[in-house]
Amino acid sequence: MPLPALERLSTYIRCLRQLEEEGTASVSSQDMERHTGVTAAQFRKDLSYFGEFGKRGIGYRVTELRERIARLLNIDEEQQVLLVGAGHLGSALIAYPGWHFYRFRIAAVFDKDPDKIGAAIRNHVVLDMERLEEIAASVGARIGILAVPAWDAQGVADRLVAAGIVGLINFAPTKLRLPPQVSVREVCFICELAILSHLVHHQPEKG
Amino acid sequence: MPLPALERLSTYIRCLRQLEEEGTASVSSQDMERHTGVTAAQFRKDLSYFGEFGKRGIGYRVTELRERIARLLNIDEEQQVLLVGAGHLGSALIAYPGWHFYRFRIAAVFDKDPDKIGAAIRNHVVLDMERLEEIAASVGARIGILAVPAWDAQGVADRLVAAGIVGLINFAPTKLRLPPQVSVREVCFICELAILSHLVHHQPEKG
DNA sequence: TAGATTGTTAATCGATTAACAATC
DNA sequence: TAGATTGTTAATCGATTAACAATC
Repeated sequence: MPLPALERLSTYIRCLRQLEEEGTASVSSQDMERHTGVTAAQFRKDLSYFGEFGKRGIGYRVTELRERIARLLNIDEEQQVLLVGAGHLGSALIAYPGWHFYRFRIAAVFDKDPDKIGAAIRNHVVLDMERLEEIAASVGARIGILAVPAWDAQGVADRLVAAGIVGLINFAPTKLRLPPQVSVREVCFICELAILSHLVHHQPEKG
Repeated sequence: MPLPALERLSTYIRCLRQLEEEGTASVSSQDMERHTGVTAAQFRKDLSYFGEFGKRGIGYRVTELRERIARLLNIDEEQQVLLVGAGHLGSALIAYPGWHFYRFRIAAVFDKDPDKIGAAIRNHVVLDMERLEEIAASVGARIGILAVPAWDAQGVADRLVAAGIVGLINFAPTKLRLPPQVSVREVCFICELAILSHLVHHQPEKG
């Protein structure tokens, strides 16, 4: 299964959720193309890597498809996530409204700054980094989020992996060196801005 | 030029900056492979879409390469950016430490919430959305950042485009419908988490 | 049945990798 | 000159698109 196909599943699920809210019961791949911008053929091909989801001549049941894609992504049951870093980014992540829909739950928030430890951010009390291993073990989290400065990222990542984390979202602008069985997804906002900068600068009209 | 090649330029520039700080004057494509994980052949091929950057038998001058890539990305001169949305995410973006290195500058921050308008976030005073067109025109910004809720995103995007914005970073979980000459880059943190969830769930060991 | 739409196969397209001539 | 390393060409690989048989 191609990684781009997996990456598009999130797009589909977001769209299906919206259709559900609007009360739409059924969609065709053509409809999905209109809603997501992904071509009908691409949509059907993407799904085909995972099984059969529709009925020929009819289309797809919105709710069923949403549920089955959720199961594929393993977001059909609540999943514990560790968040390291309680700075501005960490705080914004805690306030993010989408956790619930995707069935993720912040199991614990860590920081090493004594000024932050013990403070409450929304419904989370910031814990001392020292307790990372202990808490990771007790909640059995497999996914962690790195919202720490670049110079701290590798050290924290190593500790998370040692504590049983096998998937990491890395917001720090640094390349992590981790065992190959650990999956890492980089989120680099400023990189996106730089790419955009090139694209708008080299646009046909207006130079 | 393939889009993936462009996307990797940010990785290279980040690496080159680090090498510069360490005082390294020269790198080979092999060195870059070690530092970034992108293969030497890929690195050379990526650069080849834009010109010649090194010396055969020698390698690349770190500073020169960094500067030339910065010019390719159009981040060699200060660039004004409009930020719409002064919530948690907007605040975290304002606090982001990487703006300066990439020569981006937040020209103005907007929100429509009367409780936020007039408040200071770091060195920015939040402006009324009503003034968006006026300010956009006066600073001549071409890039905007959408840090507003999904239900507001399309409307704000339309206004930004009407005000001369041709590149958008969209943090809202919604597909924007915009004229084709407008470049949009989606940043979807929770999508990354969902992808990661699938990857760790379907890993060889531990299931 | 006729019309619609899927799932899948084959064709196309594009990106990556490998190899090597150019050259420092 | 010999060794190193680029820039580029050709070969491979993988993803997307198009077409269509299956089937609701």
